[in-house]
Amino acid sequence: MAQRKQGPGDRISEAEHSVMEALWEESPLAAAEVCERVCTANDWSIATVKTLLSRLVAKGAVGTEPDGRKFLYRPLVERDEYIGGESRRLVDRLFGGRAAPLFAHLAESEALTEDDLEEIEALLREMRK
Amino acid sequence: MAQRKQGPGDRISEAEHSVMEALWEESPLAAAEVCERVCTANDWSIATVKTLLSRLVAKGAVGTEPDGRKFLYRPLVERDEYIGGESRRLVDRLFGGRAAPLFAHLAESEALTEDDLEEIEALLREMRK
DNA sequence: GCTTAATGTTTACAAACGTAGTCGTTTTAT
DNA sequence: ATAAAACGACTACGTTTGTAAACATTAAGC
Repeated sequence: MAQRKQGPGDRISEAEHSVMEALWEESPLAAAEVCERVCTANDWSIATVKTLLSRLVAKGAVGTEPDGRKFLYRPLVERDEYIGGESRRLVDRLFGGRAAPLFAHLAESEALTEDDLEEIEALLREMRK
Repeated sequence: MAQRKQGPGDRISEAEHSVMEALWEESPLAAAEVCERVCTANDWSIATVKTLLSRLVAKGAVGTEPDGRKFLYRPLVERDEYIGGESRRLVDRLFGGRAAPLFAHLAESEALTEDDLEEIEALLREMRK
């Protein structure tokens, strides 16, 4: 019965991602605690959170540790790893793997604030050092 | 009855996106011509392409014009519009709408080539002008 | 002790997706 | 003229996702 290790093939869905964010913010958490942080925002019931947590565990993205008769859930993949993968996927899919066109597009579509620009300039200077 | 106009709710799926890329590259195209450009790369049959085209038409992302007994397909949404939306979605979902953290992340994860850096610097200078 | 509240597990079910086959019709080649 | 090829429409079917209810077990309050 091949215990499912999470490969890159096991994508985290959008709803699941909301749960992950809660766990990245603070963990470990019980299902009810996760619900406290995401249910109202997403208009979900506790049942939904339980399903999402189960699926995340099945995908190997979340681990559990028993705590009395309940479980505490904690992320097994790091947020950085996740957003890195997602970002790369997008850049690959839409911009042929080149980040510059993405940047150009964000710039052009006003998606960059003055703060963003300054921050990016600072990053560039930093990298040039 | 209710002819489905494409709202932002009608997302283009990943497989559908491949078809869109072909049409953005050149259009209008017949189904067979689309297949010529995407079938081998994705290991699809012509039937798959036909389904994807139908769904895209249903979503209002692609329009048709009759050409003899067949149809010619042409994109109704522009590539810029699409990639802009997708980019914004990602930035919103993963970086709270701020582009700088995305940039930082790409930089940190080696996803930026020297060419990218130079191009981005050039863009910044351009914007500063 | 017995009822109730909390929890994980199982089951449900519609919509979206990936992938493709079948059917009916029309065009084209022989 | 007839058979084969091409084409869109319809149907199919397993998987993933979103969303949740039902169920079984157990802890806790009365």
